[in-house]
Amino acid sequence: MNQHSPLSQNVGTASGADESGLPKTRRGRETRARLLEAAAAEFGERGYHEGAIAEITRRAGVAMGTFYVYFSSKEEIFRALVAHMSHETRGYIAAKVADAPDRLSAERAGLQAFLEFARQHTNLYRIVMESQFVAEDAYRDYYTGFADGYRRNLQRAVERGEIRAGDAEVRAWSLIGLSVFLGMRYAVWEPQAPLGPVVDGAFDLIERGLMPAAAMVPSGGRP
Amino acid sequence: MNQHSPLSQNVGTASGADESGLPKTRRGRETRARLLEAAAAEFGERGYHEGAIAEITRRAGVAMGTFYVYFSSKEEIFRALVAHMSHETRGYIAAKVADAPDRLSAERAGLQAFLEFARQHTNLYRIVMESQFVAEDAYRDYYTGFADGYRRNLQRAVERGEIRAGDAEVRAWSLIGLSVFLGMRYAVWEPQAPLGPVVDGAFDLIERGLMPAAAMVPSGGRP
Amino acid sequence: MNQHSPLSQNVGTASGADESGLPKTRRGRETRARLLEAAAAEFGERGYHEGAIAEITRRAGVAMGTFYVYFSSKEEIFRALVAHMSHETRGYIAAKVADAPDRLSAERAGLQAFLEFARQHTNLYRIVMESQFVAEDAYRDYYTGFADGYRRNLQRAVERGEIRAGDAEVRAWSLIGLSVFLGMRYAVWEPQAPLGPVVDGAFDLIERGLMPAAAMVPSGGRP
Amino acid sequence: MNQHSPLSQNVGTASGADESGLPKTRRGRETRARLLEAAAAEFGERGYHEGAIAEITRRAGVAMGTFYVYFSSKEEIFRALVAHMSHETRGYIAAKVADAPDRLSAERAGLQAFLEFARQHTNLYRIVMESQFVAEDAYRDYYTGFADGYRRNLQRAVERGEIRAGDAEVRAWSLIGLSVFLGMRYAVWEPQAPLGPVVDGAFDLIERGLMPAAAMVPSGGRP
DNA sequence: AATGAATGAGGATTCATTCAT
DNA sequence: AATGAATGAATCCTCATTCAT
Repeated sequence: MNQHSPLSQNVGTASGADESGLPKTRRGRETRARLLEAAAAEFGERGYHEGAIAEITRRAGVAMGTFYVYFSSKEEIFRALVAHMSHETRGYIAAKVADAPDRLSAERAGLQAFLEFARQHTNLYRIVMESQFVAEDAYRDYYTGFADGYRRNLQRAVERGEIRAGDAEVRAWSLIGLSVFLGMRYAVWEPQAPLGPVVDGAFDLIERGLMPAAAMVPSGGRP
Repeated sequence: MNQHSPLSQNVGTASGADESGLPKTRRGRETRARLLEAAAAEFGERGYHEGAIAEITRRAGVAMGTFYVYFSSKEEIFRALVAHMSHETRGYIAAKVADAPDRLSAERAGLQAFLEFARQHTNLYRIVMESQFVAEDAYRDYYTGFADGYRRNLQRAVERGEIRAGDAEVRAWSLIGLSVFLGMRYAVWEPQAPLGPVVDGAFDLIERGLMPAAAMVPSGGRP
Repeated sequence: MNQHSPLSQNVGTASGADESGLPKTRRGRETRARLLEAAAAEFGERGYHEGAIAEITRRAGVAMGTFYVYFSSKEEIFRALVAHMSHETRGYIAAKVADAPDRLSAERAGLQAFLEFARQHTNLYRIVMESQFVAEDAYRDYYTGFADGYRRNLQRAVERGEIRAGDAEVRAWSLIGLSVFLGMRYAVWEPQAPLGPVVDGAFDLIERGLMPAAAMVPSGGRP
Repeated sequence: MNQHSPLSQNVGTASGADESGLPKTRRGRETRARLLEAAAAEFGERGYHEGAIAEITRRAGVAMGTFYVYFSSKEEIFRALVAHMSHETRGYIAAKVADAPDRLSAERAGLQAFLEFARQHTNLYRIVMESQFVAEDAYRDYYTGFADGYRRNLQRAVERGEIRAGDAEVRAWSLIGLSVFLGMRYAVWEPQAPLGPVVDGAFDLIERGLMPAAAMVPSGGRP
């Protein structure tokens, strides 16, 4: 993973070590973190079904049984991972967008940040996508969390006059979908190509839409 | 599935009764079609990994061994399904968009058609999405096919002055992603809510973007 | 097992082969019977928990997976075994008792038959006993089935004046317990010692009780 | 357990804190007792195989490792429990039978005491029964101990003319089996029903047997 | 073309026990 | 005396695929 939010933080429902889900000792916390890290690599590379617990523990350098001290099942660690990643991704983007002067700048910065992040965390992309078929509720939570925040930001921007009025919820999901597919196409499938043109092209679409200027009525809206 | 393009047609790389891929007899063709239909239901409801061949044959009313007369593996029938669905979806949308007067009208009609179709074929949505983790090349082919056609249409529209100039490839993937996520959110997850507002909201975004009219410079316009 | 009621009869709820639980073909029925026979040996010798499915299939000469064509779990075959054995035991005893002229003769013959049977089917004894801790309802059914029949016989005997009046239910359970423990002690634990004296001693107790004749009032009952 | 003979007493082959088998300190003795009590509950409710050390320590409020300070294995604590219970049961019955004027009264009182005790210690019943499959020697010892005492009492009673002559060993095992099954049926399975009729019915059988008075020959009596 | 019994590799999970602190 | 993290052998069960009719 990375350094922003260490895996030693608690995410998901661990078992074994203690009722609250958190290991009691430092050693325990470290082992749990190593397992999550190993699971991210394993599931990212092999996928959920091909991924094996035995391989996760091997990567983490612990015995098979140790896995079940911290997670009650393969699915549980997978869920913990998705929740963790949601936290990660949102944190990363939020930080990058923090000092954008207005919504449109934020859109651009956010899109760029997302694509960068996706490129650096290919495993994350795969795991989140696959969660749809492994733990659908975790997947929904992941994107619903995003969409809710996004929607609020768009609403506020409308109120401030930074963007045109419009259905914030639909816009949020539209822009998330747009970003995810660009991430898939240009960050995951073609990780070498420059992202600049992609961000430019997509931002142009987001900012101005497809309609030619000639067709535009200065006051907005059709006559 | 549905009535538009019966599964008894050959799609994908089916093997079995005959070299060309299609069973010779009517009976054979019907059995194959029943298996595909059963597989669509099974994979749509249970997913690829949870879905079982035994259950597919049970649904189709044939013995287990019969499956392998028509398909050489679980993956093969899944691929056949994805290919079939690609064909279906594109056909449906193409028909709905056929007589749109210009690109923007086509965008609106296409989005609407896609969401309608998704709502009526929830299984299809799931199967296509999951193909990403089962037969990645089929998944890529599916969306690349879409994107290529889309890109050409957008390019032509630019040439005709129906839409603003811009990166057609990036736009195509952006708009596909946007549609897919709206389909997931409003057709699959919430199949009851009215689609009208969703189409309106999304089309407004596609047509005009987020930028307020006040801020608009008559792009490349009069001096 | 033995020849009285072949294991190819259906007992318990098989899965796999068909919804009713019965294999469709002769070959299937034979395999299922071989598995039950192997399970009786394995569980009888090693006990339920030590007994291994792999060993059962090895004894039966089939592959591991074949087990699950006929039984859905280790517990299920165990239950099937208990049910089968109930049938077996009752059949054996019923046959031996069939032509006893009256209830007391039947008691003697039944006790003798039970002890003989227990000695020849040590595995059965263990399996039935252990079912108490593996499938308690199967165990209860086993003995409740016995007790119900026994009770009816005792009642009828009272009506006919063959035995003294008394609580048939309590007597049935008392006599079953008496027999089971004698079986354990003299058939299972000490399989070589002659059974004659045991039957004599126990029957004397059953027939006449402990009370000395001197204390007896001719008409029965205490004054 | 109960208050008659606290588990903090040493019974069985406990090891741990000290060579003699008993912890030296008061704290140690208390912990050991808590573990035994927890084990009785756990094994009684879940059975030996389903019962888990982790759950025993949880119930006892100590850490897993602490278990092995007092007992060297799961089986050992189980054996300790069986031994303890043997002591308990015999003590209870002996006390209740102590002032019976003759053997037949003692039989009645003993049966009654046993059923009462079984009803109050359902866990005990289960644990003793299951020991057959966990620690067969402990089980044999348990019942052989009973049977030996019982046999001696019966022999003495015969000598005193309190009961008819007869094979004391066979009678002892018969009466134990009778009691155990009545305990199972009327104390464990149906703990609400009144015990009076059960005791009456069984004692009537024990005292006088099944044979009608009419059929009685003044056994060896006057010519 | 169809059947259904048989296969067996593969993997998740359990839990008594050990050990370093 | 007590802790709780770590161990890893042991096994049930699944299910896509094959094969003999």
